[in-house]
Amino acid sequence: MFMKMELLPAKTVERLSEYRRTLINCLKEGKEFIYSHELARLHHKTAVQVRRDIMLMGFSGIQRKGYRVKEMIDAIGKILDCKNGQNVAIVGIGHLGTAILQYFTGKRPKLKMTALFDVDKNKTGREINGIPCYHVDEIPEIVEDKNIEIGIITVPPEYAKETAERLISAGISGILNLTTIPLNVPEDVYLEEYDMITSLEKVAYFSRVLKK
Amino acid sequence: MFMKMELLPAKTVERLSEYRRTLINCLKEGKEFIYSHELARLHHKTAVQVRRDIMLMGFSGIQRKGYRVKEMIDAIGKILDCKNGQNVAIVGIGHLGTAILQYFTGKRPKLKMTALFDVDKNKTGREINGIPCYHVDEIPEIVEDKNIEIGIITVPPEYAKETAERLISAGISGILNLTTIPLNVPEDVYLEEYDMITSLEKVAYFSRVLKK
DNA sequence: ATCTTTTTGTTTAATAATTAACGAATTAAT
DNA sequence: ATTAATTCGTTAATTATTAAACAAAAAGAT
Repeated sequence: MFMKMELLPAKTVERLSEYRRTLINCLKEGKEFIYSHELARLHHKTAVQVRRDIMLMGFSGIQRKGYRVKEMIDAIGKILDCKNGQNVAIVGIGHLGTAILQYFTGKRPKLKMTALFDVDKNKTGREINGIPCYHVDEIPEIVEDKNIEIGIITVPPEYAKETAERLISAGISGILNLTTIPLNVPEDVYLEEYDMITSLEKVAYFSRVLKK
Repeated sequence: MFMKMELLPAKTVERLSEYRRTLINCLKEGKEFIYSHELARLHHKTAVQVRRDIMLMGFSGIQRKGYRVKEMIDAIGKILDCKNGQNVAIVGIGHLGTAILQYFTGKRPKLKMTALFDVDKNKTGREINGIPCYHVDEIPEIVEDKNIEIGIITVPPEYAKETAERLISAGISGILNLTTIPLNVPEDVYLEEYDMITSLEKVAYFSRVLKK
């Protein structure tokens, strides 16, 4: 048996994730089929792009009827989700870390929030939102023992670098860096960075410059 | 006198914002000059791209010496910052809103955090981190009176749509939407959306698929 | 002084991403 | 039945973004 498993473009992966969330909402509302142009409209995209993304992941719709919502959710799951799940940890349980934690609970069963890390004695040694919180010094053991693959860094900027180093030497394979400090990681670690200040400055720039 | 003021590519604007943050750190460390390849390295970019971005904003370095850090910070400021500043509001002072608020204080003088909005009576009617917090029902008056141009939406997803509508009808010109719900805005409002779950799913996908 | 090295600034080429174009299929209407 | 209208799937064209290439300038070495 032959399994096609090419690498999808990063942009397509992002959009599939976004589509899925919308599709889950559609399903809740009892919608059985959805057209490419409907999905496009909901995401400020073109219908062609939606169809192309769907094509790239190897899924098919029905001419004149659109895509079966339930099946498409499963198809996206086949792409984005790891069969046996992937374990996730958050380092830095301040407001941002807590926001993600809350955001997260119960949403993505294949991404298992497995451990939290902080330095604050009031947070460590207990569960927060049902997830055990450890001291950052325990990163090596816990990451290895619990087979944590993905780390989210939400520590204060001055600790970003050493946090990344700890996660990396503990054997993490992906990092989402939400601090303002760009990180360096070895080739075999996938790094995604996002900075809200940059987004905000972009909004400031374009909202100012684009208006006539 | 002739002022060149073309629209920069979105990607360049993002990078300029990122460069500036790094440059500010360099300045603090007493660094007077920086080479394009140094800046590139710090941001996982190529030196060519850095030079190109700098060129696009009309700034120049010194051959063999690099770019004068202080001047470049100012040059980026001329592009990204509005001379008289732009007023910003956050709607939804939960963990995410609070994280942004903290993140923000004292960092960008040209983006003035002017008002916060929430529905919780414990938060409204007082200052949080030195910024007055109002009930969301007051959005129309406050946005207009205080000339707020940019709104950050960090409310629970089910309120995202109506929050956006309120901000828009109050005359906002840019929105940063950090909820999971994609929004629709009229043409004259600039919209930027970011979803952490999508970032995380991207990390999950690529960290899994790229490893050999 | 001349040569070598380094680094900027800019043009040209390559790559990636998006959009357009259009055939094939399906449904509904006449 | 035939026709008209949609909508998918895919290839081709376009546009945007990134990288390569290289001349010019400056500094340092010989």
